[in-house]
Amino acid sequence: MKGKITMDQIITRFPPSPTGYLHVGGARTALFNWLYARNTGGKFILRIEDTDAVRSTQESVDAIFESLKWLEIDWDDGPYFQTKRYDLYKEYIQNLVDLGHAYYCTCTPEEIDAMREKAKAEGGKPRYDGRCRDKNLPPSDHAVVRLKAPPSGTTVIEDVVKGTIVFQNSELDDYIIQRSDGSPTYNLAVAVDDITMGVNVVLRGDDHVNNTPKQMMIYQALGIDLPVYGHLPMVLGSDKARLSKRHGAMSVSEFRDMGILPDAMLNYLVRLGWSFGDQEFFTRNELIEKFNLKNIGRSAGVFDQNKLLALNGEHIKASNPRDLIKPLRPFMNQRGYDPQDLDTLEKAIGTLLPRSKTLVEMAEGAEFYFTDIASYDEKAVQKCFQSPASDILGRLIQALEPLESFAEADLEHAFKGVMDDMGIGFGKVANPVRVALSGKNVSPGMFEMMGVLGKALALDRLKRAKAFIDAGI
RNA sequence: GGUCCCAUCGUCUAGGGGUUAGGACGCUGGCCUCUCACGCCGGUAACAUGGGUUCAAAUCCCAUUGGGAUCACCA
Repeated sequence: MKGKITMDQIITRFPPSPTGYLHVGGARTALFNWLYARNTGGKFILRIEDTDAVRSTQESVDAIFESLKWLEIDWDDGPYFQTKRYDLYKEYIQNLVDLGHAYYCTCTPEEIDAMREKAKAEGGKPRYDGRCRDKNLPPSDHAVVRLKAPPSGTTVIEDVVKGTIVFQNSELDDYIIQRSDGSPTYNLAVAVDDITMGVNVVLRGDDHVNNTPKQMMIYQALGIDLPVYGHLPMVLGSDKARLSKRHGAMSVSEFRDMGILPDAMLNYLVRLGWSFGDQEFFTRNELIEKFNLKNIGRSAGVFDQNKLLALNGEHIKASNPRDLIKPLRPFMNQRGYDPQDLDTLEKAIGTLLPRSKTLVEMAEGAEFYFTDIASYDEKAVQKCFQSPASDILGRLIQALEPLESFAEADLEHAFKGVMDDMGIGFGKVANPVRVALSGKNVSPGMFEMMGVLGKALALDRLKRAKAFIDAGI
């Protein structure tokens, strides 16, 4: 433990178990805890729950760190690893035994199974019957340690999101806190960690509701104040079933690879289960400022990728082009180009801001600015390189050639001249030019594009297009 | 099955005794327009059901139904 715990400081934590990548549900849990800590000026702890030796992997640990870093969810303390804290757990377990709140149990798994079968057959609940509870057994090789659960009464969670939840203690049995190999079980480790780390607000998925009374019993046995609990509703797939692979993308890294902005991801995730009136769009700072526990919803939500994409488009639109250069870079590289002229790149991004829902789309849309046009889109050729196109391009080249500036007003003047000479509208001129410059019939605005390309490149492409058309005739 | 949780448009949600039940995504009609977008204006679509309480219920209570979670020497 570092530092002293001040009771008025909120301390939250995110405790993933490293048995896979970070999925969106986990990311949302992390986000809520992080936001609450940031909102209150509290502390956010990262703890890796790696006590499952079989399923925990270093790759998963790395993947979780990487995803959190990408989301820019930073932690003030940790990462702690439970496997490095076994001495501490042992100490607490011993203490519970000494206090008479836990005991050694030598029942074999077979005996336990028989117990459960018998209980079931009699219509009762499959649970441990407490036969070692009062035997006062000493530690031995294959003994486990069980917590003495109160046999009657109730355990009540005052849940900040769900309200009061009451459990009958008669439903709970003396659960194992130390395995026969001496390792601590999940509920023990969590309680000890939360206690020793000073965690006073626990926000977690509501799949943990049934664990909560078990952990509360440890606090109560030790006479320690309970943290505030809040159980977040689950994130579901489109069929309202728990999110899984068949629902498509669900890991945070997949969304990164789709060209989602971290801030958009956060914005989407937080709105899935939290609201602030009618507001849909939030910057990261707004989220920190406005987040609260009060507005967390109680019902599970379906993950809607469409809405994420729409929100991502809004975040892109609201971005400063300069800030997009870095995140966009890998997507451009993936397409095989790597612009070095940052001013031009910034301008190019500016033209694509309102027409990109993802960075993938943006990298695709920006490609023609920085790479030669290998071939013209076939449909665009058929539609826009017909009859007067060559003539139009020829006249425009002549009008453009003497220009010193490619400012919008000058370009407009040049276009106007061609339109007047030929007695045609802007559209007639613009369409062949668009294909000549971008290779496609979908592009940013004419003058925007020419401004980014610059005179030399633009003229070169117009000439090449004219030659292409003339050769085809 | 036991226990626990949940229930407003297809989806995310606002509203929480008296509202034309609001917004967003999606879908859709139109406007703008050099293409595609963006933007703007409009449309579509919801209080799960049944009982109470009340002058009045989407809102409070109960039940039903439906969905989800969990019942390990996993976390």
